[in-house]
Amino acid sequence: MRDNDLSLKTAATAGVSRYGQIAAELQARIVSGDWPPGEAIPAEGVLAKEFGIALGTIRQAIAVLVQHGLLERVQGKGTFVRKGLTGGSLMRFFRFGGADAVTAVPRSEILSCRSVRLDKAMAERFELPSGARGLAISRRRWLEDKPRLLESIWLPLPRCEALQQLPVAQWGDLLYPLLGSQCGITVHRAVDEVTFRTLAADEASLLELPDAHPCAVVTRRAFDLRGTCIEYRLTRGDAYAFRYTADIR
Amino acid sequence: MRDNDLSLKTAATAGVSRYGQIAAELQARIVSGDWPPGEAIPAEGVLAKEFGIALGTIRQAIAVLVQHGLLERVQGKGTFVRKGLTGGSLMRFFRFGGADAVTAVPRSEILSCRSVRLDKAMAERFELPSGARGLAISRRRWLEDKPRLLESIWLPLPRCEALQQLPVAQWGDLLYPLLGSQCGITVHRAVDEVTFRTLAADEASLLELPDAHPCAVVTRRAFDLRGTCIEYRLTRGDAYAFRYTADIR
DNA sequence: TAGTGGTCTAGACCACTTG
DNA sequence: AAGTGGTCTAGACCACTAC
Repeated sequence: MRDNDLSLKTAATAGVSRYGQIAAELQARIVSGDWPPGEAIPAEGVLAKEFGIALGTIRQAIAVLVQHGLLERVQGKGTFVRKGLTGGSLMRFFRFGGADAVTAVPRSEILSCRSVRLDKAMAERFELPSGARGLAISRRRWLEDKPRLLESIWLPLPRCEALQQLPVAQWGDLLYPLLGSQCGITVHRAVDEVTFRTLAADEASLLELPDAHPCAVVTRRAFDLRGTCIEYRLTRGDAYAFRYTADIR
Repeated sequence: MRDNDLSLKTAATAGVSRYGQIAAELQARIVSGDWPPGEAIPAEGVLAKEFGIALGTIRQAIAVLVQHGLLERVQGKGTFVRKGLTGGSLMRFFRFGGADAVTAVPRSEILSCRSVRLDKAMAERFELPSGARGLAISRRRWLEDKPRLLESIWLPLPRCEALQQLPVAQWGDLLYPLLGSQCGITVHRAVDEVTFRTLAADEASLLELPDAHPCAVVTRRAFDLRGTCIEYRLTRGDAYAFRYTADIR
């Protein structure tokens, strides 16, 4: 009942079901920032009353967003908007040194950071008009005093302007928290693609590896809460340190 | 009500909740073969009556097993026990030739198949006593008249005896359907681990690649419905044909 | 038309967390 | 003790699939 105004093409689970519509409405509030990451959303009973539906239905709507990784439920405490990815998750692909190295955050050394004109494919990825500008960042990452990874990062430029103002010395080692604090962007999902090739001469010297050494290449596209691509990243590392586990079904 | 005898340590979601217990009971029936793969299980209403619970509760129990990949629901038709993996899923890691090659099943050439004494680690994997025997299979897989993959496969031996009787000419190209029809084993889950190294001389010649060519190694452990490991497989292929996509959150 | 799963209601009580 | 999510009930009606 109650003709709640649910005008949404948020591309959530919006079937025609009531809980699907409400899930989309909740998602809209999260994306808009009404309910910021880390905060609790109103209790089930409150929401049920607001939407004029039964408890079971609002629970179903919430379950959808939990499934999508947007919400997190904690018994006795409440339902919380999930914080974005920390970015350290890239280390899942590599095993350098000892077991402690798995959780360690590699030190970041910014090699360069400049505004560039994006090529056609990159602009399309970022849903920007052809010829738009972006931020091109080159970064080297260290673990235990050894250079381990080489990263080329592209960011869409109107959105990430704030980064240009901030001295690279204040960037810290992780990009995603920076995107959150400086640009108000929450990285909610990332798609990684792994391939294999050999290192070019300049890459090899930066990683202190022999020329033409085999390397694993991880191509990452990261997305914000709305599902818009907000990062394109190319990471290169020693192929012999690569190790990845996939669970099928 | 109804002290249904739910004696189960099936390690399902068995919390103490009613639906958790029932989920475990349903799982037991699937594992035991009461409800074979591909078949429909009784309707919600029937099960609800049998267990003496409400419809919503049996639905919750079924949802658990759907989540675990054991059941599949189809509106208007029923709830079905999922068939096992087809095995072709290994090709997800490689892209040989054209786009059609993604779905194609590579031809299998059995290089050798013999009974061996399993080493300690392998016996433990299969939950067999130390010194137990197993089947060691060496296989080469072809795509479009080119050798593409090299596989070393170990199977636990009392369980897979039937394979020894069957002439390799009748094996066909896929192992998992064979395990199903010959040994009554359903492969329900697999864990793959990827690393990189270079090819040994004998491997390189079998794959018609230069000696010491870079290769991707996929180590697979496959599990049956009970969660017991029933295959250990080592697959080697050209590293330059490797490509894998991971979706984070 | 009959049977299936999908959605939804309006309650109840329990388990956990916090002040 | 108050507030939260977790479990469970006993119904209702709808949408899809078969025959």
